[in-house]
Order: sequence, then structure tokens, then C-alpha cells
Amino acid sequence: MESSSAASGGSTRREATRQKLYEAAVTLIAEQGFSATTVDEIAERAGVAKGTVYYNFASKSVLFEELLRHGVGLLTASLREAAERTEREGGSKVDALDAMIRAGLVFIDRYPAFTQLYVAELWRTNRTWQSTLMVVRQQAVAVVEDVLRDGVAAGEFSEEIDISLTASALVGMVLVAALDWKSFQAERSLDDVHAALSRLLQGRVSGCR
Amino acid sequence: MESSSAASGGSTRREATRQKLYEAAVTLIAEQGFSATTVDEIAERAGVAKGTVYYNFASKSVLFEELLRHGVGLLTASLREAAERTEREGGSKVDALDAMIRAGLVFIDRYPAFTQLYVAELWRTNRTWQSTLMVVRQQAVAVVEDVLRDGVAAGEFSEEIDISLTASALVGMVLVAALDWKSFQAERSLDDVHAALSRLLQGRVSGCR
DNA sequence: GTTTTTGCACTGACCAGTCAGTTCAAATTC
DNA sequence: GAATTTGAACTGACTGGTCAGTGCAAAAAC
Repeated sequence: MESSSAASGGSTRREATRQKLYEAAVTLIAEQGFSATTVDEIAERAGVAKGTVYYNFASKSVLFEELLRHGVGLLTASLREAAERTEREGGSKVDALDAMIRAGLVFIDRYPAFTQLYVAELWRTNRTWQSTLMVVRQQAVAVVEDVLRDGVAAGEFSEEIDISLTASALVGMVLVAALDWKSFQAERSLDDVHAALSRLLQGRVSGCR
Repeated sequence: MESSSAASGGSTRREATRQKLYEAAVTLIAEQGFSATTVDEIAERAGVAKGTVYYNFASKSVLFEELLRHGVGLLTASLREAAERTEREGGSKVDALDAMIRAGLVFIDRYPAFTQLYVAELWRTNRTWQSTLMVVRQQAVAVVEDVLRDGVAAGEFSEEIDISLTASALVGMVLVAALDWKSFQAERSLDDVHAALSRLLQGRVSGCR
């Protein structure tokens, strides 16, 4: 019988194997980088034979590309959900940004290895998955840009802000603060980190109160 | 990275060769990553024989470690210089942060490949140069932390800010905005980027004016 | 005459990708 | 319902190529 896989459920044996391979690959590549990670290692960590990797993915880099798409899909969904929830609850646009900061932190808290690997690869050039990465980056940044644009239209943010640069900067703020948190101050709570970033977002560090 | 002939007294022939090797290695590793870059490539790009690489550096990873130390040295010197210049000119602490943001942007504008490579390696674990990276990171972040601490002591910043988290976030803001700028919007001017980050720093995006 | 660089052949480990063969649960047949 | 067939999923030994690092005699630079 054909595997059919019901489009979303993915409860086939194959899907389970792919999932195990994603999990094994994400930590190894985050720790060592793509080129330093061998297919044998990935297979071993996943508890699977090397041939199975090639049965499920055309090549090492295809495995990696699909892993990237998979992960960023989760992230954007989570960001968008946070923005929409705020909207629904009648919050302002700053509230939406703040909710997205928190959603970003929760994501990184849950998938630190993925985030690490994403950052490590994003600004490289000359790699085969370059285009995948660009698409995937744009998806994530666009969510932030949309909120900023709406905020300007609603008169809540200054008209002079540069949407794309500000979005980049906000993403960077969250990304780097969260990675530093996970790597060097893992004892801090998510709320601490969120509070610090909130304060910065709302200009409560300098200037006004 | 730069000619440095007069800088630290190292104007020997050997020093010139090492410099050429740094320059070759930094771009190649930024593009491809450490493991994917071969010693033969580095030698070829530097216009030098492979044996020369090993005459000047004990191994491929030692070359890389010394490259890291070299680059971050330049960065911290530049940040500290910016902070001190502001001090001397009687500027406030926000002015000092702002000057450091600009110094960071100027650095990244000049050495984009180094920045790229630094970010790609910083949060990895299990690598031989891990400890070098930690030291070097701390040097850079400490400069920002010092200014924040002074600002709090002088009553210019809220006492409630979390020094280390805020410093991380500020560094991240500059790093990511600048890398996105160089990679995806290279036509923008440094002043544009600086203006956008300044606005964010001073909370002129949301909340207050 | 010492330091540095060159050119190049060589080695041994390592690794991406292949392929002939195995496993096993579900489908089919009798 | 026992015997047989099917095929997707998986296995792991093997191959062909790559690359870090070595060794060394001769040339060049200082």
C-alpha cells in the first residue's frame, strides 16, 4: 500500500526516522559546524545505519536544508501566532513586539541548537543552501517588519523609522541576548532576559522614563 | 587585516607573510567555514607555498586562533577609543554608547569577513579554540558593560537595568543589523544604519519622543 | 651565513556516497 | 488461518577521493 502519510500527521515509520535524524543532526551541526560533522556521526546519534540517512535524504546538504526549512517554519509560526494573539486581545503594536520578543526567547529556550546553527550559517556566502537560507530569513524578518509597518500606519511609531533596519536590529537584539544567555548565563530565567529586552525596546534605559 | 607595519614593531619579513595569511584565511573561512577551508587554498590565495604556512603557524587551528585574537584586538581597541574620545569631549554616557555603535559599524564595514566568521564561531561548543573565543568575547562585551555601569553610577541610566544582558543585546543589535546591511542591503550608507540604531537606543521608536 | 621561503612528493587518516543484501509487516492467495 | 508474496525501510562493508601535515633539498632574501 502507498504510504500516503496524510499530509500533516506524519505518523509513518519514515517520518519518525527523519525526525530522529533532524534531532541528531541539529545538535551535532550546532556544536561542530556542517563540514566538521560526519554522516556517520549523525547516523550513530540517531541510532540508525548510515544507509538510512541516504534512503531518507538525497545528500548531507539536502538533509541540512530540509532541517533549516523545518526549524524556521516553527519559528515564524510561533512569532506570527504571538503577534496575532496580541492583536486579538486588543494590545498595542509595542505590545505585539514585546510578545514577539517573548515568543522568540521561548523558541530559543526550546531549540537552542537550531538557533545556534542558523546564526552560524546565515551570513555565509558561497554555500549550496545559500538561497534556502535567504528565503527562510526573509520569512522570519517579514513578520517583524509587518508589525512595525502597521505601527507606523497607526501612528504609534515614528514615521521616520527605517522598517527593515529596525527589524534587523530587533531580531539581532533578541538573538544575541538569548544565545549569550544560553551559553554563558544559563542560570538566569527567561523572565529576566525578557524584562531586560523589554526595557530596551521601550527606551526605558536612557533618555525618557 | 591591515598593514600594521609600524603598529607593534613587527615589520619583519615574517610578519608580512603572516599578515598575508591572515587576510587570505579570513575571507575563505568567512565564506566557507573553518573545516571546509583547506590549507592549500589559504596558501594559494596568499600567494605562498604550503610549507610556508607551517613554517609560520604550528597548525591550521593555531593560525585560526591567532587570527581571532588579532581581529578582536583591533575591535576592542576601536570601541574603547570611541568611548574615551566621547569622555574627553565631555559627552554623556548615551553619547558614548552611540559613539561605540558607530565605531562598531565602522569596524564591520572595514572587516566584514572577520565579523562574519566571529559570529559563526562564537556560540559553538566542543571546538578547540573555544576558550580563546570566550576570552576574546569577554574583552569586547566588557567595554560596553563598563560604559553602562558608569552611566548607572552617574544616574544617567535606570538603576534597574541588567548590565550584562543589556550589553549583550546592544552588541547583538549592532552585529546583526550590520551583517544584514552588508549582506542584503549593501547600498545603504553607514549613516543610515547608524541613525536607525541610534533611534532604537534612545527609545525614539516607541513610547517617548 | 642565517633566516625564510619554495616546490613537490608522500602518507595515513578520514569521509561522502553506493549497493547488494536483509528484515518484517501487511497484503494476497489458497 | 496458514502459507506465500511484495516492497518499503533499513543495513553496513566497501570505494574513490580528499586533505592535514611531513620531509627535504635547493633557492632567495636579508
